[in-house]
Amino acid sequence: MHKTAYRMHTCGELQKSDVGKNVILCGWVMRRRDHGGLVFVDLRDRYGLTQIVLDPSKAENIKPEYVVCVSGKVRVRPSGMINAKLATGEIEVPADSAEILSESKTPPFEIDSEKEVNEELRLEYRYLDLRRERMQKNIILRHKLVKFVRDFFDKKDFLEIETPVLIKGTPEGSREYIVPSRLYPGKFYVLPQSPQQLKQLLMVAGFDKYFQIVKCFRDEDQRGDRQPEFTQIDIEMSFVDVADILSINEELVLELLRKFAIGKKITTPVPRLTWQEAMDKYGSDKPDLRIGMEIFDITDIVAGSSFKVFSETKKSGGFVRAINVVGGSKFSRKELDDLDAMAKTFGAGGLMHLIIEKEGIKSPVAKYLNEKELSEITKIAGAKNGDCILICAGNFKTVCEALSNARLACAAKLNLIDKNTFALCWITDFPMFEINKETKKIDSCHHPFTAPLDEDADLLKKEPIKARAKAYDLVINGLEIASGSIRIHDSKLQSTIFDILGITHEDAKNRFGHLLRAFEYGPPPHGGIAWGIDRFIMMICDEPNIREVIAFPKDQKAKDLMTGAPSNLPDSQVKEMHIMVSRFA
RNA sequence: GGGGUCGUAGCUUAGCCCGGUUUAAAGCGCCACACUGUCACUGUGGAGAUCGCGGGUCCAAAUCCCGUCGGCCCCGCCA
Repeated sequence: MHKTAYRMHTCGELQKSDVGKNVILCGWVMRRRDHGGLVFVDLRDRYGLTQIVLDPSKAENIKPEYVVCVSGKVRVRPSGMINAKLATGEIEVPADSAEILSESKTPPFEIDSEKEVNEELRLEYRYLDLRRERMQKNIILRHKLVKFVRDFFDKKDFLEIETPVLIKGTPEGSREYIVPSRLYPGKFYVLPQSPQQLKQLLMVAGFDKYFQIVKCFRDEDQRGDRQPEFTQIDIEMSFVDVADILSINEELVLELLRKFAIGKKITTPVPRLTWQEAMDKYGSDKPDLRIGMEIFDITDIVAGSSFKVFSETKKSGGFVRAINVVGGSKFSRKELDDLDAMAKTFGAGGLMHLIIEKEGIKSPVAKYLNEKELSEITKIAGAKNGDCILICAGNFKTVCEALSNARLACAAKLNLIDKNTFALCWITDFPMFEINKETKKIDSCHHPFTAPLDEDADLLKKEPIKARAKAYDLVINGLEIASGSIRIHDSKLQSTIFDILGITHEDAKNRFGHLLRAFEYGPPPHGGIAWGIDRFIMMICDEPNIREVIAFPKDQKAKDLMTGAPSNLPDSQVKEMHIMVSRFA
């Protein structure tokens, strides 16, 4: 006989208006409250909880996490028994029948608990972890958010186009996951770090507005906000310049935040800082604008100081910069030492402090600075009693890194970060190039197809290192959320860039031949951007890492604790791929 | 590749500094019994841990030392 195990309602929907209906509910047993003469069971599915009332004879074997199908007639709870905490708290279902569809072992951790569980265990039993409220909420929000993004672009005439996952390796930037070819001995596909070149080819093809919710892969070490596979909202548009890309993405991010980050403050309008401004003011290209505490420059003020550390800095082309920590005078000696030590890890000589007190300025370096210098510094700092000025001297990069991190550390110590605010900004005009620390050669900051600012075209020949790019990042609360650029569509300009990067004609042909050839056939001006959607969702869910918003994430060593990947394969299978594996005992 | 941190019943932790009243403790969960209105039900009873693993010091090690494995965080790396 066919069982009537088909549910008619979810566990989250029954209301007072459903009283009297015969219903069938299916779900997992969340809790069992056994009173001897009657038994309450909270039945759970992803929609919610419904209280089932059972005669003891029907509840005998029903235990937590069993899958049960219950039929009965919805009734109002007796007066005084309404549970206001439950969406279905006004009603209950007395069970005419309760069929166990599936039994369950006692789970390794409690599903019904907010309490933190060892993450290793959670990942090993991810399917159970995903039953818990926290993960259900995050995964459901993720779906809704991605759906919203698709609808947003669909309304604006964008096409979502799938690009291949097995592609040609073009060694550049991050390490690629490689896939050996069975049909072509010794050859490999790689998994995309991003569909960068493919989406540019889609522009050549005339699909002038493209987006894709797409998996990307990077074989690099993990972080709390980095997984080996992650998802991007990939966007590319033709006949656009920087402003067009920023404006449509700004519209999207604001709509998303308003819809999904309910009750949070959003700082609008969204400021646009050039890279230079961001570095000067915050020492970082991803500043957290929930914090003030801007950096100021005192290089010239102390250029003539008797304090050599300061005066020599100017001579050697460096900078002396500082932040004013409001209320920083309460820092202990140890806290100041820690800040100093941290600055040293970024290559700074140290972090000097001036503590502003009623009686005057207390500082180990005060005696080296004359009154005029001190008063000018406190004036430019806007420092008052109880503040602490932190000063760093060194080259541009060192000073920026040291002060940027000091700024964040001080804000955290003094609890200055408003958790209920989303502070957005665009960072634009990134440098085109940087000097590679190891090879000392010129590298692209973004990628070699990034267009320079129109006004910097001349610099490419004279001083390429000073050229700025049509590249931009969307930053929220100090996290890089999206990054993109306008691309080069002019082959002469592209050759110039390759020359600067030391990429020979031959090299370029080998690696990017497909793109360069395509660009011989009428490439439109185009540009785009890619969002790290995991990070964005993590921020909206107020989670500390992206694993909390990914159904089946890898651990920090890129292992899948649930399935055991990566794993050995049978020798025969490996052999077929024409690769040799060294297996040292 | 480097630095930090954590590892004690099924889970979450205490104990570790300062070795010995520890038969390794508690809450949750689990098992059994009782209970007709609970909703984190309650009450009574019970089972459950060679303290990540290996070695060392000591009369004595969860506790001190060395090594090792694993998780997490950070640096490097991530065009």
